[in-house]
Amino acid sequence: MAKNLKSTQRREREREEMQERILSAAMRLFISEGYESVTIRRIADEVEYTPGAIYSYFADKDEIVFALCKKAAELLNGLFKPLMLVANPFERLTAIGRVYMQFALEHRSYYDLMFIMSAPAPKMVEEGWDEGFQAFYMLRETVQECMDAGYLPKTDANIAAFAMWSLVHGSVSLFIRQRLHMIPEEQHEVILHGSLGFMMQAMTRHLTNGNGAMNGIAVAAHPSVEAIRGKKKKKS
Amino acid sequence: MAKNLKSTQRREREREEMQERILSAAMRLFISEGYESVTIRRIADEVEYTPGAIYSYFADKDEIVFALCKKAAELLNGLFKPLMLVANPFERLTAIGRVYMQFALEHRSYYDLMFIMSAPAPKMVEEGWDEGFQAFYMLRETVQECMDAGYLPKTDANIAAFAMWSLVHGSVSLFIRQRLHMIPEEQHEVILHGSLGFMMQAMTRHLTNGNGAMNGIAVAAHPSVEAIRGKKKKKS
DNA sequence: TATAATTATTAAACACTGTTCAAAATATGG
DNA sequence: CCATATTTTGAACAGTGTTTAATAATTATA
Repeated sequence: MAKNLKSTQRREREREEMQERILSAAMRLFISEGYESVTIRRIADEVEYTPGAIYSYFADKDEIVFALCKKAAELLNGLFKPLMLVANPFERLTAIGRVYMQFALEHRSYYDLMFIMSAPAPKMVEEGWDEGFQAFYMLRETVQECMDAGYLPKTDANIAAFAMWSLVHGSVSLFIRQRLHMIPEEQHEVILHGSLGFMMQAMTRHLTNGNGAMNGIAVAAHPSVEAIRGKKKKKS
Repeated sequence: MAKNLKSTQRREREREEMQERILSAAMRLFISEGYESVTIRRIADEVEYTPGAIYSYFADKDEIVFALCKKAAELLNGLFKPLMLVANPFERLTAIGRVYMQFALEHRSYYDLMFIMSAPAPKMVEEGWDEGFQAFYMLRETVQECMDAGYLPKTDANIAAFAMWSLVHGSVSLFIRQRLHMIPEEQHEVILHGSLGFMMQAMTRHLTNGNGAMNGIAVAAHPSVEAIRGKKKKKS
């Protein structure tokens, strides 16, 4: 009954490798042919298995979709992490907004998966999913710092952060789901960035001098990310 | 060849009646059992026809879904129309925000259909869909009036209106698609309304006196809709 | 190494989808 | 009544996710 330890370890490792192969295949299909091509049978073809075999590695399709979701979240978090090194909280805030929107527009399918599609939602609720909201925590932290430093009026940072997230999410998801017919197509990108700029300006108008400049930082513009926190903190 | 005119008219009328019956059945299923229950076969059962017969009234399922979408839009537009009678543009603006959010939360499936689901999008693009965006036009018009009257700082009304729409759409769609796990459930409604209030306050801070009051109107609060435009315009 | 016990994989089915199409039923016009 | 349109059916097609008994492969034991 005690079984060979080495072989069980190896078998477990092989199981995980197989899970990885399945996920890679799913991801490959997702990237190259879109979500509707991510079917159990297509995945099975890709890994040269039978459809039924997939189910000894994943309970159901939603589990696979959720796993793809996690991979997408890793990508986004990877883009956000370096932003946290920006010393000035307001600069960081504008960078966060810019990077988030850029991510959504460059990886529309990922964004759809993470924040719009209904398929992975149940799994997100069942098992928690903190990784998926690291970005929000970074945003909230930055908003709080902006308030502390006087860049933003002092209110509930949670609500302010959520409002900002909502605005960017709202605009990009209306775009992704093709609900912008009342606006000429060539203006789409302009208006997406414009709406974020509008909010940044609205939030900071109490501090600006009318030229859209404050404390030497161009409000709602694209500041160069130069001031770095951490090791170089004392240098600057 | 000249055919009986009366009977062709009647036949056409009967066709439309049948289309209505199909849509009603689809709507009934949609309301009571959700979108996933709106299948051709279930609809056919409901109207006591064969699945194939549906296709002599609608080209494909998306055409039915889009038709449901239009019905939902009529409901929303019906809620918005009376708001346009509110004389004060800023009162009207806050009312629009409140009513829009209330609609989204009370009729989540309708909202999903109109602004989140991908199914009806292709048809929306093919044939135009002005009715679906009347609400936006009303919003934009109101924002413009607010700017003209000095309630809002003068900028591009199109962008400002889109920013406001994005914020509300973003928050309610994150809620509808269950992407708010990082916020305790009992705070959801509070934070949804809070984010809208935050933006209204941000947009009007340049005019307020710190008490959140301006020109006798409580900013970002829920003003009573009393001042009515139109016939009663000269009365007030 | 041969045999027993696990585990992995397959093949086939099930219950669904949306959709098409020839044939049958029905209604209309002469 | 008969020929012509039109409507409706029934059956099929090509998919979907998922389950399950049987088979193949692997591992553990004697």
